[in-house]
Amino acid sequence: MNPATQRQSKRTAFLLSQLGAVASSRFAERTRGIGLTPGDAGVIRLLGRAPGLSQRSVAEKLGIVPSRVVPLIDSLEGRGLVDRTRSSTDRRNYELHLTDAGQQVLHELRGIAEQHEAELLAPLTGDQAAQLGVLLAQLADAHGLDRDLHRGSVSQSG
Amino acid sequence: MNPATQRQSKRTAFLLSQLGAVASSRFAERTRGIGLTPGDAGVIRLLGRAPGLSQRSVAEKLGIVPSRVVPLIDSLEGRGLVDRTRSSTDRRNYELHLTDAGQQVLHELRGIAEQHEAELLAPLTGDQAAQLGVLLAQLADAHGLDRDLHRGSVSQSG
DNA sequence: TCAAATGGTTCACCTGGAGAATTATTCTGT
DNA sequence: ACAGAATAATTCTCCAGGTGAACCATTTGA
Repeated sequence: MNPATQRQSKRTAFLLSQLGAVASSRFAERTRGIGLTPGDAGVIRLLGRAPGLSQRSVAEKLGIVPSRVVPLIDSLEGRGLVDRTRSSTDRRNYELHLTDAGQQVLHELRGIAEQHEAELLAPLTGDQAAQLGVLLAQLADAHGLDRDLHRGSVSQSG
Repeated sequence: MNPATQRQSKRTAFLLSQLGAVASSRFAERTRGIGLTPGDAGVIRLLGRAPGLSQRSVAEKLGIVPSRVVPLIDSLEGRGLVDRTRSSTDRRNYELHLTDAGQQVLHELRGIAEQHEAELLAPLTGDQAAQLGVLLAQLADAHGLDRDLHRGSVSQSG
């Protein structure tokens, strides 16, 4: 390994940190454009895929603490995006659903995610982007990430 | 582009966000082991490469606000890692240097960064890691990152 | 020499996040 | 059937990291 290669390899982990932060903050910027924090976006995407979850489950799937979920849902409910109804079979917990407005926002969110992806990967050729996708998926898998949304994804954009 | 490929490509940006966060938090864990916050580590690495900087310059290079630098240096100085001396030519600003103890910590930090890199990239073959390095460097470059330590690097581990 | 600019500091403030304690409800073992 | 354990949601207090405005000391420049 020549010096240049070695130096570069020493920085790959930092590049990953920095690019990850850039990706997160740019995504946050976009969601802010439609009035959502990254946390809001995470909840909406989750409820889109798994309607009827309880707040407890949301906390678990998003890797946050239940007490954090309360104000998050409060705010979403207040804006008419999420519906909180007591479960009829277990009156301790809620069943959370997107309202029609929430579905609409989810739709916008999908568009935003696509633009985000396109902008971020624009500097790469199609082949390179595909390569990168494979490598990152491999890393994510090996490091136990990515089945479901999980730990940290709220503050990381999704 | 078949559906599977498309789906994957839609998630590359999120993978990047998530892996970046994992990388940052694992690095933070390691530095915590030697009593440093990520911010501390960023300052020490910076002063190792550019001794004599003023607090203003540190703020600028690290992409943080000057008022944040004050308690950061306070703490480092309090632990005897950084030396704060008034410039003799301009008594408004300080010249910041690592003490001997600070140099020692910088050395430990380098070891930590190597372990971090190794752990993070362990799931990849040497070729793959090299590929990844190239792709990330290309992205970082295109997105205006990485000349010097800059914006966000403090809170991101480097 | 006086006004503007610059470096550092303090302060009040905001956000995201954690954890303990509390209330309401449901489940379980005897 | 019912006391006690477990569970869902909530409230509260607390912390870390980060921002911007105001302020003081010093230097620069018209």
